[in-house]
Amino acid sequence: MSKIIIDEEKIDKFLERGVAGIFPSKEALKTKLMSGERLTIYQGFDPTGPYLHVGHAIGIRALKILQDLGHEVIFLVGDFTSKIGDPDKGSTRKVLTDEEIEKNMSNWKKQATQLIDFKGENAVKFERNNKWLSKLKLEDILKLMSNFTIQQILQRDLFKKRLKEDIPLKLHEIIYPLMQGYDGVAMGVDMEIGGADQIFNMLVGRDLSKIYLNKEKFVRANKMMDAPDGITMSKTKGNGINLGDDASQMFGKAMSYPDSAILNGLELLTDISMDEIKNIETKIKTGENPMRFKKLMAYEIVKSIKGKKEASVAQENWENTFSKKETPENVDEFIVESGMLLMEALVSNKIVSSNNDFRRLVEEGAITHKEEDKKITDVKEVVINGVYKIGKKRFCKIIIK
RNA sequence: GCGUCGGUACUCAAGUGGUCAACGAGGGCAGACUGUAAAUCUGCUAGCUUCGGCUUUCGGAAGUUCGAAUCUUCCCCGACGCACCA
Repeated sequence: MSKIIIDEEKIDKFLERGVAGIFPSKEALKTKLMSGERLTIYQGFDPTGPYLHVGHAIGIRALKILQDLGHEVIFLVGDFTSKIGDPDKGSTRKVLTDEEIEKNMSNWKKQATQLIDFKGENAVKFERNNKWLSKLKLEDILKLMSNFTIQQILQRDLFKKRLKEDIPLKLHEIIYPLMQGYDGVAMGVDMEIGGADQIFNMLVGRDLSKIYLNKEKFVRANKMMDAPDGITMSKTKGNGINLGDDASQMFGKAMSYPDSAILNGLELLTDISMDEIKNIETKIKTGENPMRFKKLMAYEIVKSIKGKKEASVAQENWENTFSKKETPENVDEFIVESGMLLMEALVSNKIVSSNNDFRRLVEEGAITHKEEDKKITDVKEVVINGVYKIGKKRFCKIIIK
């Protein structure tokens, strides 16, 4: 049993920074955290994809604070719930197969290890909710369901929206919040952490904890990593930072965030002090070039995940590539037969998707040979040794066999 | 089971016998401009091409037709409504 540390500064940080809401109240939770009692806290993550991303990192960072304070922290993988899928705005989610879930999960622990400790004296526990949810009988489920009315469940904005817009809403989707809430009951937790989009689900869990365990479950909702103007980072945008990315990729993706995400990113994903962030806000408002601060954000994000050294390298790399337009390090290398057409070489190595794609790029003047500083204009060009640049971001090094 | 409406490229979504590789929007890619971006403007976005064209696509299969994404038949899938549940 590890010792509980009562560090008011850290506790305040946990209660203030990146917080979208605390239930039942910030004050109540503070009293609890100051009491010296060892609490059990968890956040659930549905393995719907192979990577954890920075959105997850926000929660994990919060968990880390609690781990450092000596509390019992559980990293819960929603392997069962992901089979149902947290309802989405547009439609019922695709059901994942067991294989997909296993595959997605396989790297999560490793990725999360970058931010949180699964080893040591006060190790974070890695759990999966399949352990208890798969054992529920219909009887149990009915009992669970009987605690809520349809009216209550339909309070969820998402459900309202789906109904209003006549988008099918299946029965199993509306019990998702109950299952999530049951996780807290099964683990007997004192607190749940989750994204602001999870508030409804987490509050349902609060009710369940009261009903089943007669226990107050605290809820801390994290701010989401969206830019204030609504431009989000996401998989579809291609600029979502995955915890599985290497440092350079992370840096690049962070730099492609809109300016409006800088302050949010600094608050949620770095350890830059809030005073400093306020400062930066003023500076940007008074017309200072935001790029400097975006670089700071990118650096700090990478640092918090990969460490100082890798962050510096990533920054240098990025500056060389984009500011000075040099060739980055670690360019992918491809060995090709001599006499091969450049087109064949690039297509067969899947650097460009088809011959037509290649033709288009040549017409657009998007391909250059770096060493010779020559723009490729002939579709039938034969490959030569060296680095080719395709567009702004793609590089490949060709080595003739 | 009956009925109605649907299934179109990465996504959304037009098209309802030829002018359709298929409008438009989003996304993506590229170029210009910048502070990497974002915003903006421009072009591209099925495959193959000797750049003349050729080939394959509109849930699936078969058919009608000189010609089909568009019509017919059967099948598969979805939504909605109704009925049934002895």
